[in-house]
Amino acid sequence: MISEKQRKNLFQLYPVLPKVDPELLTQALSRAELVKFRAGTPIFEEFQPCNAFPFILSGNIRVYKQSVNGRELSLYNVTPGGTCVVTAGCLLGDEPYNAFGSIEEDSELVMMTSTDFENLLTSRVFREFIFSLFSERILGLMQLVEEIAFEKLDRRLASLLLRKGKHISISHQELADELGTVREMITRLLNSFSGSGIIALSRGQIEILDEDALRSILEN
Amino acid sequence: MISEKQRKNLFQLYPVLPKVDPELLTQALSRAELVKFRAGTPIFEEFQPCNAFPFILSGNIRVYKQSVNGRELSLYNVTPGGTCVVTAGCLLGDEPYNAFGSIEEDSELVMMTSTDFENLLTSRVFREFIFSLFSERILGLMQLVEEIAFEKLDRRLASLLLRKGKHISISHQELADELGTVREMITRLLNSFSGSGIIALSRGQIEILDEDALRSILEN
DNA sequence: TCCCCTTTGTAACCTGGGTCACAGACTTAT
DNA sequence: ATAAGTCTGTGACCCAGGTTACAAAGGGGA
Repeated sequence: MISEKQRKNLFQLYPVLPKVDPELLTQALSRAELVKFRAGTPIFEEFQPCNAFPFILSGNIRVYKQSVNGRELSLYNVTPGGTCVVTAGCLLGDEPYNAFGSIEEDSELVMMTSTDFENLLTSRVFREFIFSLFSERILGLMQLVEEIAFEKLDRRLASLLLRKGKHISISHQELADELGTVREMITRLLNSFSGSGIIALSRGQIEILDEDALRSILEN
Repeated sequence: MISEKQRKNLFQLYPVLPKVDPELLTQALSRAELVKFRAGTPIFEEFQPCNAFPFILSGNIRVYKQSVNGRELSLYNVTPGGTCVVTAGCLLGDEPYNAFGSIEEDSELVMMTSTDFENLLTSRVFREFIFSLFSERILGLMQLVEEIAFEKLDRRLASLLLRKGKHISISHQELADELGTVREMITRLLNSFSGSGIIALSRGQIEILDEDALRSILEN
């Protein structure tokens, strides 16, 4: 059961929810629970069966793959208002997870039981909402495949930095884990960028000095 | 308008169709057209808007990405009974294609207009059908990302050969295009496999002699 | 049969990026 | 202030896989 305040918050972030059949909704929410997680907490693993569906009130879930030698590669992030498409896919296909998920920033999730989630799907608006997220995710994953297969690391890194804004708090290892590479490569590339005056580096911090130069790396 | 025979064929391959609201269905099918394509025909391109949705009666559509230097990489194939998830994603998200599609084997498609497709989605069973295909595709793409990022080419090739059966009619270039690599790499790897007696090669043909050995490459 | 086109074989070479093995520099807890 | 842990910097090395540039088969049509 969640509080009235949390419910309001939820409705604001997921405006589709108040539009579903009120009976279904009341049922589903009555069994839902608010759970808080601290950054770094793993929340699901490959091959593990899914049994709950999260709505994100705050924070951020990172969904990623892991290689045998410990490298990681982000598939996508789930932010407030979004949903974890792997979870939905697993629930609908009744398959175990095929990726890892962990909390990136301290997060508050409303966990809904899988049966309640499936019940919600009988509502038209809710289904459409999930559909649009699926479409988005499929296009995103196709894009990711292309980047990994065809783009060189410097361009991928440049594009990642641009997406993260001018003021970035992150370690080299975390950048590596996002791109599926190793820390040393990131250090090297960042130093080469900083050598050309494109960025300024300090421990755990990256400052973008010349956004245009960074963008021009993308065009080769 | 499609013939009665085609309609029967369609219903057999897509048993969900006769279950949708008959009014919607009749409307949609009355405007649908059967189109035949010969192998090799391109049917959509990156950045092109979507305007029709295909059901596959026979044949096979290959959906792939292309790199600037002409390399290709298959994302997935659409077979009879399946649907082109990019197309659905593009229609629903109202975005242009972000991949290429071409006919791999001579095919017969029933093309439905995009508005009719969207109307069909108001039907519960049809939406669920599309949902399950979406889920499947998302999981498949996530798997693909992992393979490209973390697996070496010999394993990826071995796994591809195993998926294609004992008797394969295909050129080295086509295998390369499926895996996102170049012809020479495939030739090299195939020759090394054939050197160990795992496969037998002839022009346009690959015969798997030792399936177990091939499988053991997957485990390293 | 001859010609042309497609497919395959191969060798030399290059390069991006991963691996290893450190050494410093910063931070934070004690 | 010291110690311990976390980040960052770096150089040497290695290797998978892409590039280039041919040669030579095989096969099909005229």
